[in-house]
Amino acid sequence: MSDLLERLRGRGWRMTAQRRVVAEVLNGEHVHLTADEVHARAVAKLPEISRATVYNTLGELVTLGEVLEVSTDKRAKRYDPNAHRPHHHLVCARCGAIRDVHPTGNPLADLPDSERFGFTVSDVEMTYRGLCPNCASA
Amino acid sequence: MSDLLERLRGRGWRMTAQRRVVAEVLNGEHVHLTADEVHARAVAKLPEISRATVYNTLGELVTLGEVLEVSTDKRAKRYDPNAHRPHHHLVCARCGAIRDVHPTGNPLADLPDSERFGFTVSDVEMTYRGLCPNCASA
DNA sequence: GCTTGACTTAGACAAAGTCCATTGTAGGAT
DNA sequence: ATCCTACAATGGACTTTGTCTAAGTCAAGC
Ligand SMILES: [Mn+2]
Ligand SMILES: [Mn+2]
Ligand SMILES: [Zn+2]
Ligand SMILES: [Zn+2]
Repeated sequence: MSDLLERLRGRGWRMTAQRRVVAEVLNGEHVHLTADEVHARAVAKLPEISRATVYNTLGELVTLGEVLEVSTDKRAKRYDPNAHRPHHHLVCARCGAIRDVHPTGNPLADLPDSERFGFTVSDVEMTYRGLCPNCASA
Repeated sequence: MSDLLERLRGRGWRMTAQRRVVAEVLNGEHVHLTADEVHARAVAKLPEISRATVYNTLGELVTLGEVLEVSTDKRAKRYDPNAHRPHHHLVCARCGAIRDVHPTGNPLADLPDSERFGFTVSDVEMTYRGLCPNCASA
């Protein structure tokens, strides 16, 4: 996504082949890859790219707010390039498929003061779970 | 919690010292311990208990539905004995403190059909984030 | 084209969790 | 009370996920 690359250059990033490849891999809708998956796909395009660089680049992208870290399952973190439109996730309990969803309503308003324990609440993250069409029919 | 031990015995569990200790450790309100924390506290009561046994027992308790697995941070899973009253979590972004919360409203109803992608949606998990009173004042 | 500091690399290290062969024991049978 | 045995516990090897570092490389400004 040259959009992203443009923004990164604007932030003073050196444009290396490795960073370009990671940005390319993280492109599309409903993309939620683990670091290892990103690495595997990056290696397909640039065989000598190292695991450390993938982790570094992902970490930098997260710090810059260009990519989100998502932990829908309890295994590896997943990296989500859809950072500019707030959304939640719908996860298949069997196969792990993940879709971006946009529920209506304001869940922050649904947490009464008596349930806030004096916290300053700023954000809520929702994970819907169920079965995808494939897994439901099997 | 002899309640829990009673139920486990009813399910045909052998009552070993190790299982008793793990059940004891997982007792109280707003308890969300990692496996290692459970192990550390178990060792204090029964020095020879092994890590593998703690993991095994926690896994069995989760399978039986007596304990919930929670992943509020992106590190280790946490084990939650409050499995019999549905609830969500409020997490301090700085210190990691976790409270059980009970939002009003029905988040499942807030996911329109057009946002379900053909999934059979059965459950939703909400994680509120913010700062606890301590961390907010610091 | 140099230069230089930012970037990449391989591999060591660490944390969280799983697996397995062996040893131990809870609890029913005698 | 003792025996038996299927179930449970153990320690350690192994895997997965992620971090760190020292040494080498190269993007980009001059
Ligand atoms: Mn997403
Ligand atoms: Mn809880
Ligand atoms: Zn599925
Ligand atoms: Zn705090």
